[in-house]
Amino acid sequence: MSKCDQCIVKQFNSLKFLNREELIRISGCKTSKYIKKGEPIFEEGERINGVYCIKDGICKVSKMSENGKNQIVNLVQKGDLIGERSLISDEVSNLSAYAQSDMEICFIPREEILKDLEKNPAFSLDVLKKMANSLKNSENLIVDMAQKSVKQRLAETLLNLHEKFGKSEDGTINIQLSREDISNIIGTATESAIRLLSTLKKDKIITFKGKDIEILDKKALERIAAGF
Amino acid sequence: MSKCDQCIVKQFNSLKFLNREELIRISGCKTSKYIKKGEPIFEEGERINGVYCIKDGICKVSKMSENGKNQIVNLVQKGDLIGERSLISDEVSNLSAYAQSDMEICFIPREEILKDLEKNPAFSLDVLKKMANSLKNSENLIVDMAQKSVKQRLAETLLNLHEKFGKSEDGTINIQLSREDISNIIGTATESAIRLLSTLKKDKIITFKGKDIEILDKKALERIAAGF
DNA sequence: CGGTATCTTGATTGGTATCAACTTAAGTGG
DNA sequence: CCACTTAAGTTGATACCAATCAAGATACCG
Repeated sequence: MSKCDQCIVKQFNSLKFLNREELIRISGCKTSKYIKKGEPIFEEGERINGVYCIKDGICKVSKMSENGKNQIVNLVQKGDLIGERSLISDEVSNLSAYAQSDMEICFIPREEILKDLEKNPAFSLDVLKKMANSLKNSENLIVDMAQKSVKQRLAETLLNLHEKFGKSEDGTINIQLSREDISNIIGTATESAIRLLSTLKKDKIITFKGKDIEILDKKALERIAAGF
Repeated sequence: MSKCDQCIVKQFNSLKFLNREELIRISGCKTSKYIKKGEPIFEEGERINGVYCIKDGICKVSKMSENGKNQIVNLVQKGDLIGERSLISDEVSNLSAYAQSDMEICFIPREEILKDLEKNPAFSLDVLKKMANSLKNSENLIVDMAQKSVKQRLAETLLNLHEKFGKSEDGTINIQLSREDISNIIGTATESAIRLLSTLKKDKIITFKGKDIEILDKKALERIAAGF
């Protein structure tokens, strides 16, 4: 089993503020898991009892609305931690996490993280900073959801995905999402998202390669996202 | 000037985790302010350089969307802290705060709070918990905004306001909000909110006393909020 | 008492959801 | 490898919800 203190992935999250000794302790009690595409890491209402550090792959973090529709609130990737929120509030998870690609993750039990939160101020301050940043993003998303049209949100989502996941050699956005996934991000019916995607394609603002999407005219998308 | 260590208000927020010595230090550098209804405490893009502790009154925390519409993301009252997020991320504020009633607030400068965040783990852990809770609320709000109809959101908002601010002697919800404010909470046009309120009144689910709203049939509101 | 902000209702338009039919792609097992 | 099954994607038609525009009513304030 690999050692946390040698793990490159931790450079991208708060764990980098732990010292060598703390990392070795965590190494001793962490467990590694491989999750297949589509499978859950955890689900709403589940008690997580720790945090997951994503070593490889992408996962979608979502929540079921009372209407029975799924809303994706975040997409997380290599280096990110998930499950911190529930751990800190000591509550069951209010969110679900499903593997969007095959994944490799490490599970670190609750007590170990709490120990470090209490004793290592640099670590807990960084966790706090990350949380503050998540909060800012969420607040922005609330405003977008409440005030922007589906078309604006789609344009913005495409830009965000491009920003976050980059593009692969063929120029397409480097994440595999179904039309339904995209709808669940922008919070709309699948058919609506499909229809808007096809008009964007007609206007040569985007194009499809297989099911992947390539952005042809970024400026145009930005204009649409801002409301023409 | 009043002393923080004797202030009752701090019982409701993270400041209660500071010890007597820390509170006396903060007392020495805090400043008290009175804000009139409608006036800003701070605005989007402003550098806040500290946190505000609300001693009395209610304030609305809002954000302007690119469409030029205002979205209220939170209503905070006596005992709450505002401005923590920007302080922790060391960024200008992404939100504005306007007094919804006459207010009395205390301003505590950035450096003092940071000192305590670094040295008092109980304090910083509680700040972290509060932030985690805000994040959960925001995530829930995203889902509601994305998936629920305006009618559902209105019903839910009325229930939330009733829950949070209670009712005054005449039975009405104990917060003064204009129709426009309500619209800015649920993210809709003012006329739409007005229309829906009037149908709720016709159905004897709510009633108006002046501009204040009284909930007559809570169960019915809950059914509407859940989608009939 | 006029003037202004807020509230209310009506008519119209447009954006999205929904329902239904069909096409294409992706397995799966004989 | 083909026939079958199922999932995913696409397009059209329709209905409904909510935004917008317009006009009037009511409350508020100097």
